[in-house]
Amino acid sequence: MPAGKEGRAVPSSQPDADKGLFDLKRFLPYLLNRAGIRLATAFSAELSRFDLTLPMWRVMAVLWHHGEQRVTDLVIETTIEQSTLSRLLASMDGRGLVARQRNQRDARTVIVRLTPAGRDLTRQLIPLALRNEGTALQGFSPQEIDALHTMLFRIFDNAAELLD
Amino acid sequence: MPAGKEGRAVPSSQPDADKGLFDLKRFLPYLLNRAGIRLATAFSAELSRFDLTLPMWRVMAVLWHHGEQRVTDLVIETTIEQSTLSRLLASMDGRGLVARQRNQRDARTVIVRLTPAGRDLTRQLIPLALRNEGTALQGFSPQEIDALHTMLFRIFDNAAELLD
DNA sequence: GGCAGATAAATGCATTTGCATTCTATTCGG
DNA sequence: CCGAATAGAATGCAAATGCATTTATCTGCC
Repeated sequence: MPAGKEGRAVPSSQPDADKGLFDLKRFLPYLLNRAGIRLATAFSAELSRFDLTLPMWRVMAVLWHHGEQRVTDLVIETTIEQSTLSRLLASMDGRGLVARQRNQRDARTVIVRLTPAGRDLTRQLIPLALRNEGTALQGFSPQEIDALHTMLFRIFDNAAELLD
Repeated sequence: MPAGKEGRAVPSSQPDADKGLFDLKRFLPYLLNRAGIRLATAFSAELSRFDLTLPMWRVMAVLWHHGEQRVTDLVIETTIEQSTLSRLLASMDGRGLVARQRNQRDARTVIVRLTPAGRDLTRQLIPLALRNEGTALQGFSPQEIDALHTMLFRIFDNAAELLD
């Protein structure tokens, strides 16, 4: 390779025509992913001061909101894979954040709920979570926020048909 | 499930007052995350037929769009952690999808680019990616899509200040 | 020039993840 | 009712991940 070519910003091998097929800056999965990861990373850092991980917080937030749930319900609500969640719940149980209990009515299922300690911790975390969200939404009008919520719901619903 | 926990009577759940503090259904990080994960999961399934993972596709998409990049630039563009990306690039290099080359101007850095084979594969994948996006955005007007893009950019920018 | 400090990428290692499978319990068809 | 099929959760295991550190290079200052 000739000297002086290395490190140039744009390679000659990429015709402009190619690029036109696909504009990353207008590609929804990309925009969604990077916004989501950035928010997640920032909040993870805050959670680490409580010795918590983001998936733990997600479980706690869902249990706070919905009350006790079966593991399968939590899989759906948290978007965490089933085996991952099973182990996460075992560790959260070990730390006294949640309690697991076989369901009397259907002993295949396990009911998960926040312990009082878990609830207290969640109560502490909620203001931090809302502050994070507030920063992310700086400069948004209430109408914009509503519209955004609605669109994210629609995307979630639309994307359901992409699964199997 | 550890033995001895079944049937324990745990007083149930959630005073209504608690719930009011925090409405998950209007919590941006939650809505963002679940929409993103669902789209990602769906596209991962398509990619598996090409023996590719989603992070590989992200790298390919960024290189397609931006042309050759340093590893550090790819970290930023793909939101993939540096050590993870370093290993991912090694594996993509081994499979002939990308080429890595020490930068002549600054030998600390490594320039990454799509190989011709990587470019061909990317060209094949783009229509699939756009079809996925199209499904997710079914029923959206062009104005809504524009507004969504803009808001996701703003969130990404706003969230930057959360990362000290 | 030479060294202290900074920057880029790679690597060691423990943890997390996810697919495939297993184990237990329930439901359904005869 | 009984056995096969199904459903829910846990687990084995290999792969992916991320933090902390290392290795290599560069930059600025004297």
